Amino acid sequence: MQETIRFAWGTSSLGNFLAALSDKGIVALEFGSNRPVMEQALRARFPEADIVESQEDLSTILAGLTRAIEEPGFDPGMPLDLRGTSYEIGVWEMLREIPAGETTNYGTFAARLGTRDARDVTAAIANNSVAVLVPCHRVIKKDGSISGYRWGFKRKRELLAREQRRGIFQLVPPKDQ
DNA sequence: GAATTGTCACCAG
DNA sequence: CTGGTGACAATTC
Repeated sequence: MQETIRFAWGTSSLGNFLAALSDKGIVALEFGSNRPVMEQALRARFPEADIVESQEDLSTILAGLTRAIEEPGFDPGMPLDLRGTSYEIGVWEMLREIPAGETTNYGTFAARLGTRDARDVTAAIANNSVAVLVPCHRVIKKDGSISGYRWGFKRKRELLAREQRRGIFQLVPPKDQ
């Protein structure tokens, strides 16, 4: 059966983003500026689906998402439609339990999941296509340094800085690179 | 800091 | 089943 994916473009202080929703929930929230490329990627990801742009219909959703980006910790209360292997989904669900302003490292995360290796966690997280709402940016390396980020580690650093700015006073300033 | 190596579950083919 | 693969971690110049 043919499913429909609606998408729209949004802007935030972190850059432009693409939001995509199935009829079940959000399937993607990706940063990027090259719209044709991103749209194509979306179509490639859902080759069977009917991909339609509905900028107007999604305006409310866009507003909620934008706020979630600008105000870390704000939960727009939108359903997510996570697509991935069972392992990935498990990781993503756990990510969503990390409170704003806190960080974990891949190793601890792996331990909580069982005996799995830290690198499996990274693999799963890296496959997450819903930025911010699945706070993949709250996972950093064990030594405290910020590791890679799917949408550029500048964004990751900015997101972390904001979250920590709101609640936690002392904080190790991120190293400049 | 930067470069090097160990290591291992996951998943596509 | 097998092999390639890391958004790591620990160790070493």
